[in-house]
Amino acid sequence: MNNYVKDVYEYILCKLSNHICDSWNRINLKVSASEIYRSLEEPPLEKFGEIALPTFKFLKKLSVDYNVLAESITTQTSKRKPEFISKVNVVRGYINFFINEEFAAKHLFNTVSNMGYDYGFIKVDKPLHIVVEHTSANPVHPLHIGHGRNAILGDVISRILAKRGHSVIRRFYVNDMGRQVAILAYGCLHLNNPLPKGKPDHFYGVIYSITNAVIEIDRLKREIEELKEKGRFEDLERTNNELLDWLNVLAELKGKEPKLVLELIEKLKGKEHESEIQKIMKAYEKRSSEKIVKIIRTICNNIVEGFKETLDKIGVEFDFWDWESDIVWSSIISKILEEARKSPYFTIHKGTSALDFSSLQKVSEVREKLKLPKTFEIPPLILQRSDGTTLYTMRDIAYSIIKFKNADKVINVIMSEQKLAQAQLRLALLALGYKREAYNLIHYSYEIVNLPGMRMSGRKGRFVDLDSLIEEAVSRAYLEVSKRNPKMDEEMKERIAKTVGLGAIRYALVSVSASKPLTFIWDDVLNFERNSGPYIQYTYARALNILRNYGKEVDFSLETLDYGILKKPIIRRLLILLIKFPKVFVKTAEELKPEYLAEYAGKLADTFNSFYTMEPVLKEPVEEKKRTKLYIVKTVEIVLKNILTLLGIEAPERM
RNA sequence: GGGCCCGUGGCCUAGCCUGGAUAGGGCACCGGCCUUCUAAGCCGGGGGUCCGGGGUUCGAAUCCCCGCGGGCCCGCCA
Repeated sequence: MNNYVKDVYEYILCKLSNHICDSWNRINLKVSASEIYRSLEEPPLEKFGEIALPTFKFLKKLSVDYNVLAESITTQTSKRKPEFISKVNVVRGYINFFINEEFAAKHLFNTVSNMGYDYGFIKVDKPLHIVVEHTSANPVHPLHIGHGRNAILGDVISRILAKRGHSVIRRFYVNDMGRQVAILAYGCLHLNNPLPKGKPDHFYGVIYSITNAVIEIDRLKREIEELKEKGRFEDLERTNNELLDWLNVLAELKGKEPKLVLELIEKLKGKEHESEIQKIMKAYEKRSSEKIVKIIRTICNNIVEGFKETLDKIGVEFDFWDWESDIVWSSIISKILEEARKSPYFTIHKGTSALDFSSLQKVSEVREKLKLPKTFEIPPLILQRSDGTTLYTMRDIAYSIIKFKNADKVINVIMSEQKLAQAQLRLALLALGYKREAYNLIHYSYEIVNLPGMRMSGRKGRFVDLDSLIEEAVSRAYLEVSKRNPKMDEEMKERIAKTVGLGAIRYALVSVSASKPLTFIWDDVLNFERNSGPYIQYTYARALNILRNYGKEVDFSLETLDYGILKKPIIRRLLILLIKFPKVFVKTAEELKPEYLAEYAGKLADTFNSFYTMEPVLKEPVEEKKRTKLYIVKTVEIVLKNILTLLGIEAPERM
């Protein structure tokens, strides 16, 4: 067979819809095949078969008795014997269908034999150029698990979209113009711009945290004085608590870096932090001080190198590293400001230029297309400070336009608390006449990662950094590997430990819906048992092991197979799962929900592991049965490998 | 004050958009299975007001309304 169907399950659903449609038409019931197709669902229990048609909505619509509907199908099915259905049963308002195993298996094996490791990767008809911007952490401290969630999500959706046939570009936005970078530079300047020791993001991260804490403490102390003077005691308690929290932060830092903390406290004493920081920011933006430009660029470059090292460890790569400063220093900002002034939505808000969305956001088409909150009033967007320097959103508008240069669609992977800002960005683009950009900018939002009982905070230096997480994951995996394979050589052990540790992290971060807040618990993230990355990897290694021991290539020739054993429940279950993989992939890619893949992989692994204990493959005495089983095993191996590839998890040769 | 997200056995989670049959899993707990392709596994067991209350429906974890609890956002911060 040279012809093959890429999606066997889909093929069966279509054929079945037509069959039902035809059966009903014969007794003059007019329902379209597509309406039937849409009603088909999966029964909750195995004894109900694989495909179910609830008849409830048709009873009313056709004003016909349930028995008439059911009987027409059972009669037609037994008369015409469609090859893809083996059984129909009618239960409590449902018409249930059992897929013919032989039909499914023949098509599946033929498809897999043709597609190999492309099985399941159904391509879109019209591939797009898609930009995925993700991670984009401020270059002031090491990446933590929050960034890890962002990076893994961004990376995985990029991989999925690419396999779906799109061309994907991954970009990292280096936010070097923000206040946080200025604070770090401020600290470094007072330490006489030290050379980084160790990993640069960690080195600078400490300086940043201390400097920031000192500044916050001084600010809060001043605020408390003012509140006391004004007699606003109701605000005093809150501010006091905030101060205490920052004092704790500083104490925590002092525990780790006593010398540095004391030095910075000493050097920053009595300084006007705020105006100094403003000066740094302005100097950097206007490039008025060569020294500042050089220092900030050097610091950020070093930190970005640190990011790259970390991201490289978890297999995350970027095509472009876009520096915010490059955008500001280019002519694009002034061009956009000019466009803004010509825009009908331009306004002067509190003495500076802004965009006013009050009329625009009332257009319901705009609300819908930009996915704005239904009734929320979006405030005017201020474009620049009164001193003429740019604001973040202004730079973000420019960056968005740049990202759209050769792209049909841009996906920003950004945490959910930026939802309003992202909605504002889309509105701004529309207001400036960038309609295509506004309508095709997608905010892929995810919830934050918390520590148990504590909010993770980069600014407060309270976080589990990715490097430690990776190290811990790999060392835990190493213990497991050596326990199980005491005789294995050291190099192999370490390689497997790395594969397993990283697999655990990736799977843990991607298997929970992005919309759910994630509480970071070491033992959960580094779980190596069921429902984990290592579990999927282990299952893969087991399947591969059978194929390795078999010693020959599985050729998928459809002669000399035993289709009878496909009736065994465990094998049947595997077969049905395997034909569903293309559908799962398409759904995952269309909805950008990698957790679907994780869930499917878990189910497939469970089923395969049961099969593994119940149905020995290589010891199967009957050659035809053995071949059939081997085809199933080979297909499982391919599907698991394909899923691991999509999730960016390495598929280990052995474990 | 307004907006967004989340709430499912002790803990974590799927299902919710697109209503359908006995709410799937995992961790932890209890009991079995390694002379047979890797026990990171398999088989079995106990444990549930799907946050609460109304409504729509033949039918609600799912849709609508009103609450409750948790998180986040509403800056000339980023």
